[in-house]
Amino acid sequence: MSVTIKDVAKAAGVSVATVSRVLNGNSNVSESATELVNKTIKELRYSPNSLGRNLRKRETKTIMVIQPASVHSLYSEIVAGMQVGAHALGYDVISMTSYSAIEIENRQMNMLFNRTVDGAVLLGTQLTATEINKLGENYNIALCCESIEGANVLTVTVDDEQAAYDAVVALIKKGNKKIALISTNSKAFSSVYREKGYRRALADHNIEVSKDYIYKNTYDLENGAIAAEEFMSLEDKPTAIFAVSDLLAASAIKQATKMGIEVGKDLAILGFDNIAMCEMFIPSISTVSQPCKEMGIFVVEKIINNISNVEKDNKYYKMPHEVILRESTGD
Amino acid sequence: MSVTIKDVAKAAGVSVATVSRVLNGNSNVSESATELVNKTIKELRYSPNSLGRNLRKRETKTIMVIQPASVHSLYSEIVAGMQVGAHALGYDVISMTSYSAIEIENRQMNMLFNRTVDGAVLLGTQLTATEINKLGENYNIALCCESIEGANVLTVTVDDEQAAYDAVVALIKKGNKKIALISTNSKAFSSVYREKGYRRALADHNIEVSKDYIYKNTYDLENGAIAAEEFMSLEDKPTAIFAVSDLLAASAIKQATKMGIEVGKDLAILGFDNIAMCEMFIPSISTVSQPCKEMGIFVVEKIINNISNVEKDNKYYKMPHEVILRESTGD
DNA sequence: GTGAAAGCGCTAACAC
DNA sequence: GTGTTAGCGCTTTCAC
Repeated sequence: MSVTIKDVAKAAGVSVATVSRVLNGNSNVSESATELVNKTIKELRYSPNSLGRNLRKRETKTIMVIQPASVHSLYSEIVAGMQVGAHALGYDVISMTSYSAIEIENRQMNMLFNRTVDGAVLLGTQLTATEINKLGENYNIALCCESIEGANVLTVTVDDEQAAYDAVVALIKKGNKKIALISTNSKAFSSVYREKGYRRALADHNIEVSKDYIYKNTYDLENGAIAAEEFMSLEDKPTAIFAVSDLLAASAIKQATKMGIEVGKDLAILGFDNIAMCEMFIPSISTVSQPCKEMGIFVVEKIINNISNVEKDNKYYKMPHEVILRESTGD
Repeated sequence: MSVTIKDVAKAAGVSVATVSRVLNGNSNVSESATELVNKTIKELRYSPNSLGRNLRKRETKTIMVIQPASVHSLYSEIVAGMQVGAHALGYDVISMTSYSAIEIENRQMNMLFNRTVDGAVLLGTQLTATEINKLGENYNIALCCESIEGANVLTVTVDDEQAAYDAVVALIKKGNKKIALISTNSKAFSSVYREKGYRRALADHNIEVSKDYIYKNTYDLENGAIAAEEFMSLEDKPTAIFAVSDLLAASAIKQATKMGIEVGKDLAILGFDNIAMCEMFIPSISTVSQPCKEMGIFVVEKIINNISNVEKDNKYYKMPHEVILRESTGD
């Protein structure tokens, strides 16, 4: 049913080796043979079976990326960057969503183990540092966006602590002294570091951290609203809120608006990630942007390098962030 | 370097056939042998090479899905549904984004031709009906979300015409008679059908279609704002706007708000797709929802059926839609 | 119940 | 410049 290299060879009256050679733009094949083979390939609508080829070459030229979520996230931009970087180097990118479920992630990681792909980039993972490190010994993996403490594999993120610091300083510079934080209890280090940055910014400006001004729960949307409600019900209301994600910020904005508070005037809210929605939202959301596309290109170039080289680059790279001020902080 | 079935066989003192048999939970293998092999597999941390297996079995148990976009879309929900349906049937789903670029889509379709995947689900494609039909002869493909006129392959969408009709009728029932339309010039049939539904709804209620009330351009965000600006600058302003996508609706809402118009009160706006942002937006956006998850599950079950059966089901299935009224229509 | 061996489609020595 | 052939890792028929 499916046409193979043998069929092409027979039809063209040459050996499979010759067909393979023209297929791979290889070495010396006479012009006439090349032409003939190409013509036959077209006629027979032949497409080389990549299973055979990959099996033989022991490589697939494919990188897998596992994202924990696919809605309202910055991941798609990173994947877009990865695709650009990968294509430029002759690689393909296939992406999958784990929904932060360990059993799904394991199933997907299996594509790495069974040699369906040459490498995996994890944009957030349920795996522990120990597991990651063990995998790193045998496979090419990289972390992007979300680091793991103790993981000794190629990692690319922004400097979350510094980025949060810069964001909070921006709020302080606008005259805010009462700045609340919406964070998470997640083990994800990005949120841990963002909280650290928040605390350092306050400390550096001699502002005491108030327990009332810190709300921590999950990344779930509603927590932004709950936090905003709590903050704005306080006797001593904050004048600004820093949320460790844009989604939490949006939810907080929505709740504050519902309570009759004019966000951007009575209350400044600043998020993190610069997801696509930020610009569109009413009011548009101030935030910290990560260079997603660049991160994607960078991590894929690095991992492809690791795939082809014996010595692995397991460094931790930090990419530059940017604080973007929009309507939600009155800009 | 990589451990193979041979290594396992040797270590366990059995033949590769036996290892293969326990691997596949196959036929008759003695309990003792099974145990021994499993133990060895664990010890050697063996993972079967899927290239070898797939080559031999001539199947990959993998479905590819190509989405035109990955940001702010309903596609991720469909892919999520596909994954659920696929996993239940022992298949994996890999997804890729074409960014509506034909050369990227072609590159991605190549994974179908070179047998990296067993089938492809296209959520919007740049291919023509002729091309689709030709492909359909040799490969398992399905269209989901976006139909193509004249395409004779498995297709799953909502009834766009009827859905738009229902949406516009909902606006009419709320007392609106001056209803504008934001649509696109795209060849995508969903938007063509949605416009048809709009026209039929007006006609059925003896409302004349006004040329001034129709704005058509691309799906690009800014067109929602441009349309809203034009509409609301008219002498005879519409009281409602139906947009063929939520993104256009959101952009229109943003512009109207900027013009001092209270959306939901002075002006009703209704979108299409029920993307995740709708609920979060201020005001929350009324829309037409597609049963994304169900569509994903359904299409993947159908295409897997096509893969395993000789006779292909190339029918066009229409899934039920739902009009969801929220704040942007004053609900 | 188990093993030997052919072969999936391809590439890359090796020989000429 | 071209062909022959081994073999990538696996499954499966066919013997036994």
